[in-house]
Amino acid sequence: MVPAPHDQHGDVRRLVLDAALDIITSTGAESLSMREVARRAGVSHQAPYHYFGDRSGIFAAISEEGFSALAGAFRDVDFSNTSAAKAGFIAYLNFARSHVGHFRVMFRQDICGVTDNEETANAASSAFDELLQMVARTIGSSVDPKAAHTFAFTMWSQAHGLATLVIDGPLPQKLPPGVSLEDQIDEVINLCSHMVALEAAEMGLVPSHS
Amino acid sequence: MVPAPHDQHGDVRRLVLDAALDIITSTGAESLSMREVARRAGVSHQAPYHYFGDRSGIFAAISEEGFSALAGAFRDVDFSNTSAAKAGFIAYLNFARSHVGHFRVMFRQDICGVTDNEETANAASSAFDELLQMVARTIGSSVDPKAAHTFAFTMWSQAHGLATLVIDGPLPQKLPPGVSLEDQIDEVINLCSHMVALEAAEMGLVPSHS
DNA sequence: TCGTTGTACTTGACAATGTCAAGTTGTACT
DNA sequence: AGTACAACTTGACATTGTCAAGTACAACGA
Repeated sequence: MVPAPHDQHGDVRRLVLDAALDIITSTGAESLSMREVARRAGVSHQAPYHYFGDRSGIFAAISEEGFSALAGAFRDVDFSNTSAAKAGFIAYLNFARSHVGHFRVMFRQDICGVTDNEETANAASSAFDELLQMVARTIGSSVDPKAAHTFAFTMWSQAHGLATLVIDGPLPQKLPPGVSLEDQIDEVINLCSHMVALEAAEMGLVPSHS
Repeated sequence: MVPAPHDQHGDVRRLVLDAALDIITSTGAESLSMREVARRAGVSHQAPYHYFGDRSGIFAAISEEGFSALAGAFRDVDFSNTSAAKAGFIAYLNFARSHVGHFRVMFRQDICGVTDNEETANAASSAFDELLQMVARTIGSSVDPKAAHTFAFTMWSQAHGLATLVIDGPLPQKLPPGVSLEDQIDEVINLCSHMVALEAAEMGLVPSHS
């Protein structure tokens, strides 16, 4: 007997995506199996294929969702109590830690190239645009685009490296005695922000706050 | 010492490892299959199991090799023509780009936790020790260990983020018009090094060069 | 009212994969 | 000669990704 197509919840696509994110968050992208996803979502092993085409389709959808959420996180950054740079670093790390499933997939071109899927590419682009705007807030918009790009890549590298090392890397195991992970993260972010501020000051730019 | 079995090449372990690295470098860790590895190495589909126990055993071995090579790369850094910080950044990026297969595996605790395998953990520790020594060269050894750790994590984040974004991330697709990837990388490394130098100077420390 | 079209799934089948179990072959040491 | 062990091999099995072909229902035009 085939169950009603428009079931009580209805949104199978969402169920599948959430099941996939659950698996990726807890055991990594490597161990995501289409059939396990389907099982958790309570549908047949082929239902996910209907929505996502194949395995990489699921990753592409997650990646798109991730970049959209990241763009949103950048947009919602509150600059009132701290420097733009520090607020940005905190936002990036918060995003990564609260979206581990997405984060693990977004930067893995082996399982879903950003270029493969047009919607994913667009989401990634708008996230990058928000990044550039945030950089403009830090070093001003009068700098030439090349320098702005270099600054953006640099700050992105700092934030991305920290997030990666915290989530999947050995950083939490290498803490100095008596220092908690949260404190260590705070200190790294402070140091990064301070460096950025020093650099901006040397360039003769006025940072947006202290 | 160990005489070749009925195989003229002899070192099957090495063959298997190289085949695995080939696959990971070209198509990513996701797509590594034990049977494909065995096929490329010209052995039965069970031979790799004899040496590595299971799939994650191969990843653990690659990770160990990677961390050892990274420690070696740190040790061999030539500080004579540039600041310690810049030399370190360049070494890290060179390592990542010339050991893509290793690099893709080393920081993926979902496929091989650093803590799982003792030898891998040791290799990772000695790489981290070399990092700390390099930091000492940049900011001096008189700073207290907590601050040194923070500095190390910060520089590691910068280098690691850049390497990740270059190898697997969307950075190469987001270059400003008229700028090559190599130039962009150079500029980011210069900016990072300069920031570190500024910070060290502000802390009242003398950087080891210019 | 009937047939068509489309969506949202389903069941079934197949080759490939990870891994356990059980050989087989050569070498080393007693 | 006999035992032990390393270095593989062949065989088998459940699970996986994915293709192919159904099934059920809803919306639409004639």
